[in-house]
Amino acid sequence: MKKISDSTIRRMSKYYRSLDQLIDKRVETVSSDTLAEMDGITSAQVRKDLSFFGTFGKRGFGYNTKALKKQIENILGLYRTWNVAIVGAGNIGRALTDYAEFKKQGFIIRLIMDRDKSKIGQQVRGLNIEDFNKVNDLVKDEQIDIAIIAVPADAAQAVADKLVTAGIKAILNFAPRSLKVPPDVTVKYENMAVEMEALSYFLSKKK
Amino acid sequence: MKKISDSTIRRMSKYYRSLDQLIDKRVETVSSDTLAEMDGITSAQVRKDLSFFGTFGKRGFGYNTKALKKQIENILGLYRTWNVAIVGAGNIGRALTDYAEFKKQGFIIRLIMDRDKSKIGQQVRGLNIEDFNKVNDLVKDEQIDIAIIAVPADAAQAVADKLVTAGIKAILNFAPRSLKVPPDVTVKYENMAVEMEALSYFLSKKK
DNA sequence: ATATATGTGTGAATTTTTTGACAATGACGA
DNA sequence: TCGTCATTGTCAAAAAATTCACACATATAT
Ligand SMILES: NC(=O)c1ccc[n+]([C@@H]2O[C@H](COP(=O)([O-])OP(=O)(O)OC[C@H]3O[C@@H](n4cnc5c(N)ncnc54)[C@H](O)[C@@H]3O)[C@@H](O)[C@H]2O)c1
Ligand SMILES: NC(=O)c1ccc[n+]([C@@H]2O[C@H](COP(=O)([O-])OP(=O)(O)OC[C@H]3O[C@@H](n4cnc5c(N)ncnc54)[C@H](O)[C@@H]3O)[C@@H](O)[C@H]2O)c1
Repeated sequence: MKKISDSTIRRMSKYYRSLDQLIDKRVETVSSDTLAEMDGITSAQVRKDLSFFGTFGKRGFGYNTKALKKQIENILGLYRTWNVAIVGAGNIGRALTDYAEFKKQGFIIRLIMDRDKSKIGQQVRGLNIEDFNKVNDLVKDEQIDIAIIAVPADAAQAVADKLVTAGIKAILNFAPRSLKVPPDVTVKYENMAVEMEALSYFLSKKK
Repeated sequence: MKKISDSTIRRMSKYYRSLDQLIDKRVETVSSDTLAEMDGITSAQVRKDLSFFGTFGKRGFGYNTKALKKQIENILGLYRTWNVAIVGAGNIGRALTDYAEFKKQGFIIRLIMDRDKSKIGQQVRGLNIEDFNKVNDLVKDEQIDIAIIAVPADAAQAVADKLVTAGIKAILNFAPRSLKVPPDVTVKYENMAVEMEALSYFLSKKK
């Protein structure tokens, strides 16, 4: 299969959510134009993105919302559930554990770990905070697919290394630090500081 | 000034954080190679990015870490503080209010608003939760520069509209929904679902 | 002083991404 | 059944982003 760009995947994920919205409103058919409108891009982009994976529309008609949603579900692997572990039971770690939407999307938080003795054993939304030292066993027992790093930046690389050793292949990192991982492991970033600073740039520029 | 791409700005923000790390370790000089290494990109990219804004290095020598940090500070507008308002005193809104790092970076949370009567008046880290209906006055009184949207997706566009009316020009949106705003307003997104689904795609592809 | 080594700054080349344009197709009404 | 209309799928063009590659500036050693 040809390599699909990251931007295309991101947009697929957005189409998926837009389709959900439409289906909620009982809309049965949608054009690339409408989909583009909803996501603030061009219709050519929508059609191009979809064309990497197949032909899902009918000419002169558009796309069936439910059918297209199902297709994207297959493409993105959302037809199944994924087991998620959170490392770091601080502010962000707890907020995420509490995030119900998450489960609805098929990402099930099975495990939350910390290294702080005073936190281990406490409950967060029915989950026991576990000892991160036992990460190898825990990841295996709970069959974790995806790990979320929510520890301070200084600890992030060390945590990532241990997750990789434990066999994790997919990481979402909330700490504002680039991680080095082997090529068969993917890391995505959620870096708020970057977005805030982009806003700062924008605001100072216009003066 | 020539239009600078968003990706360049994002990377500038990363260089800024990497420089911080180096300065912490008492490193006085850094090459584009090292900086690139730290952020997982190429050295040509680093030099190219910086070249959009000026010439900050010495040939054969590299960049002075402190001087370059200061330069980026000026470029991104981080030499000053920005007043931030949060809309939505739920899980994410509260976690953000509690996020100390934020203030250290010059983003000062002055205001947290909600529309839920039972929440208005409660305290979050010394801040009163205010009535979002009073957004116009509040934004003016507190001289808010940046608003963070942390309400359910369905409410996000309506909230954005009101923020725009109140004079806000920069928004960070945590709700998984594209926002329509006038051209003089910037919106950045923090969309976790997109990142998680990209990981899902990656995991299902390799099987 | 001079030579040498290092690493920047930058046009040019390359690659990637986005946009444009339109022939082809299917729905639908007469 | 045929004609009209809407909208896809895709090839080609344009634009944007990244990488290459090297002349040149500067630090340092001798
Ligand atoms: N709180 C926010 O709103 C927010 C927003 C954006 C980014 N972040 C980032 O997310 C990360 C976590 O932020 P937070 O506010 O939740 O921090 P926090 O201090 O509240 O929590 C961090 C947790 O990680 C644990 N920890 C530290 N080192 C560890 C290790 N080596 N192994 C296992 N656990 C360890 C700590 O015991 C603590 O419970 C930080 O990198 C922060 O920059 C936070
Ligand atoms: N919690 C998370 O970890 C998380 C992660 C990623 C994204 N998000 C997104 O962030 C947003 C907020 O999530 P949350 O978990 O904090 O939700 P939440 O339900 O805990 O909080 C939402 C808050 O917004 C308020 N609100 C609703 N409509 C409003 C309106 N029109 N005006 C003003 N206030 C209004 C509610 O009263 C509530 O206090 C959602 O869009 C969610 O998808 C949350």
